[in-house]
Amino acid sequence: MKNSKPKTREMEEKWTKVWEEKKIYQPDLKNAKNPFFNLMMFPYPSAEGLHVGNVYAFTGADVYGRFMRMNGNDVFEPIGLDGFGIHSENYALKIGKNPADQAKISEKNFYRQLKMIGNSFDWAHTVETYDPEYYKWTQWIFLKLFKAGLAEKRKAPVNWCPSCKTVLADEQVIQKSKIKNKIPASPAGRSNLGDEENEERMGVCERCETPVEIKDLEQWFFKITAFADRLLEDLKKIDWSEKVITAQRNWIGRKTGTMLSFESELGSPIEVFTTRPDTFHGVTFIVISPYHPVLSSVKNLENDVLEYIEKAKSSAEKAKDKTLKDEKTGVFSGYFATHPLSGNKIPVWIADYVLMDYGTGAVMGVPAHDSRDFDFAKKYDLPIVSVIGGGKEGEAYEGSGEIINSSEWNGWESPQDIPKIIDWLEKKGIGSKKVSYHLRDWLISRQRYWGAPIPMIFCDKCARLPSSRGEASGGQGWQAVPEEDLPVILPYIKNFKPLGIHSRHSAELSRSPSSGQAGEAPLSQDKQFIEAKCPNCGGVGRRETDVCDTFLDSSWYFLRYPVSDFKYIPFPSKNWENPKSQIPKPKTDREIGNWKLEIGNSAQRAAWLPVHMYIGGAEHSVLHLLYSRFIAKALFDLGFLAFDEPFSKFRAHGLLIKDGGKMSKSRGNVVNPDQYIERFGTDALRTYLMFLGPFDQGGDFRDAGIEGMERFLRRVDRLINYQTGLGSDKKKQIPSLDQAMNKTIREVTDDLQGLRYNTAIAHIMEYVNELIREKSALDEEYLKNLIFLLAPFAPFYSEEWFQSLSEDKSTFNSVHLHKWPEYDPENIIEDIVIMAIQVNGKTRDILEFTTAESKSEALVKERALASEKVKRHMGSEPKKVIYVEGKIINFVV
RNA sequence: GGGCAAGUGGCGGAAUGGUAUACGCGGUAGUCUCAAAAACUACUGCUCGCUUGAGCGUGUGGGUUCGACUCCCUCCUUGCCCACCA
Repeated sequence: MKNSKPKTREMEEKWTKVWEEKKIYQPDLKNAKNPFFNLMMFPYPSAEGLHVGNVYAFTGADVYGRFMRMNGNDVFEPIGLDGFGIHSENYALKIGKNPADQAKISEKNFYRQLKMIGNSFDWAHTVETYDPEYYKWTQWIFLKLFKAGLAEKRKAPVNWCPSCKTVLADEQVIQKSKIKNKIPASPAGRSNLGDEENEERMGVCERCETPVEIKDLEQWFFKITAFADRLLEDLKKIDWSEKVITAQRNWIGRKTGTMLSFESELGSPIEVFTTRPDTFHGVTFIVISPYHPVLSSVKNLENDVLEYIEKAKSSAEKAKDKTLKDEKTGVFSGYFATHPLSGNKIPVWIADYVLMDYGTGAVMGVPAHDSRDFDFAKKYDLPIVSVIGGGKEGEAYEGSGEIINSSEWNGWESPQDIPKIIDWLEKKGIGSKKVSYHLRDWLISRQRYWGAPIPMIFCDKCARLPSSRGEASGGQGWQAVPEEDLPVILPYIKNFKPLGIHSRHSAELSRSPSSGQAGEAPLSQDKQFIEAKCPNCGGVGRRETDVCDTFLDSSWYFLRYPVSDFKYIPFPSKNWENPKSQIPKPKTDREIGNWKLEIGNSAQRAAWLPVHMYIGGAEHSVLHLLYSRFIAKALFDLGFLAFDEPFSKFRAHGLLIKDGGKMSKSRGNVVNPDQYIERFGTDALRTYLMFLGPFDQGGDFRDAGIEGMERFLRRVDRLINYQTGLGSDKKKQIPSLDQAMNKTIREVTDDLQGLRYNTAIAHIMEYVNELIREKSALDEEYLKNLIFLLAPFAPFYSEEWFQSLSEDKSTFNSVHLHKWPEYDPENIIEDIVIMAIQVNGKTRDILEFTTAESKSEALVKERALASEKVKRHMGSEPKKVIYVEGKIINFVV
């Protein structure tokens, strides 16, 4: 047999070219009748090229898109690159190239690979987040949010990565377990106690795994918390994978609790938030965070207290200090608070297990009913008062029970009576109901180079003007760049390395609204960039040098796809070294307004949004998907979008692993799709990826498996070639194949709707086996429908086969624009029914009946009881007979 | 510690109250061939048995049911996400 591999690639290239010429994957965005926006998460272009995990995700999304297209939809399936951001920048740093130069190389390589994977991408509508024509709108969104009061710069304790030299959003800090002195687990697994004791957790940077530090820095925030309730509530109106909905709900973390106030010697009352007001009488101490604001106003703290606060504020130090581990540490402040109910003096402690950015930064210590407070009380010998009955000695009891030791509340039940207790507290004016969230504001500024510059100008003169919004500092110092000046071009600079933290006092460029520490972005070295006229007073201003978080880039890219043909700088002519000379400024406000007009108000364009189907990884459950929802809601409120949920339907795919383990560079088991495409062909790779497991659960990539798939496609190829060689006069219909065909169409159609690709392929294989079993010439319909069912998975082969069966070779009609096959329900009904004969629920025989026979219980019973195999197990007459038509008959003896 | 998945042959996995192991991989034997590859055919959960056949079998232990991989409860294990969230 001839070597068919190069031929496969040849065929793939041939059809790629034809499809491109005939524009079969380019819907008419203005006049489409049934718009269907089939979106997949665009990749960040890493230098290594496309990962087979990307191919897995994209193929799964494309199969759905192709299925929808064949079902009469005008499917729009765009792709682009999420090229801005730390990931690309770090790689550029590593190899000593400017990220802008590297971006051009990666872009070329990625688009080359993305063109090979057989997806029905519309190549006329790509976006790249680092394209000035793209980030112009990223900046525009920033401005719109700023003007709406949804963006502000403020000082806050933030996560600082000393290696990447930038701040990180909370979501970008991952908790890493570090096992030290690891004791190998015994086969029985009894030594897990030992492992736990040696475990240490710390927050590390998601990119470089360096332990993060907490710093007080000036940063830009988006007020996503203002949308917390809507982000939670609107989860009800979208059709998303349940686990992603759950993840978002947990991340928003809405909790109803009680706010309680304790008078204290520290100068001001201490407010605490609790979900357990029923344990109020059990409070024996108060703990506040080292960051608690009350501490800055207290003058005479002892030295050891000040020392503790200092130490606790450096979490990097904690990570280094092995003795600290998970054990709670704290220090007595030297001051007391008063319990509002008993009037008792209770000590105020300072401890780093209390988080400043959740609740109020202070908690009431109830050691009897909270394990953390219990640990703390044990260590520092604080009193423990039990107020809920039912607990055990020696541990905190967090369960339900009768309330005790609580004067008027004695005899009430926890947790049922908590609402009653809240009422009681509210009436007495001691506490109030309060909703608290886990979600925090989105930190969007980064002290890095490779991102969209934040389009703001600081003006010293205007800073002295009173602010209408009443900000604490800065007055009207921050002025928005006028929209007609967008984009604020990211200049090409030689030294783009992160600079880290500097002290404003020593820097010559010091014009910051406040003194003290600040992260310094690489752009601060470019004096030309910084110089700017104040948009408000026309005086000397200074540009913001921080850039946007890359999650802002990706929070709106799907809005850009349908209008990316509005670019006025064609992609190949991009000139990074001197971009300003290439980009004409928009002439009027109307030109900028186009975007708004086209996305928000044009009926034609609006039809493409919100996105009909979005497929991507579950790892973006909280980051990207939550931010995108927030941006959509903000733009909706501002009147720019006609919808406030960006993705009507979202499905998460599973994780692709290799030989039982996660693919990673360190394991050296990352699969490069290029080699597999070269060796087996795109169709074999695609079909295998879709076959190796349930798409929503992922699966295990094995080389042996893809060989089997290549074999399958060759079997089909031989079948079709053999049949076309037979001539048309001998073709015939076979009743059993009619049935198989109709049944297969039904099963595959159902499976594709539910993204059950692995079983869809299994059904196609069964059908193929039946066709091959039949040696005679087959009716063309059997083959054509087989090709249609395979088309979403194996687009190249399918086109080849379909064209070879086509009578009219003069005009090209792509199989991918052909109507999806329909099945005849009448032709699915089997004329032979196989029934299991059971005795006491155990199958003892299997009998065949005609469909008519199987409907008669008496007849089935008679034949079943006549069976020798059944008789052997039936001591006596059956006490009971269960008959399920067409399935089983069960005799109970 | 919390949340969410999941645990089925030698392997990837089917089956969501009614024939457990579809489909594929791997394996064994055979056909073809000088030979190999490819292709094709048959067999392939375990144990006992010459066979007819019998028993066992979906992580563990219980429950519901005529009947449970499937539903309920207990425990164990693995993966993913989150985590000193008061």
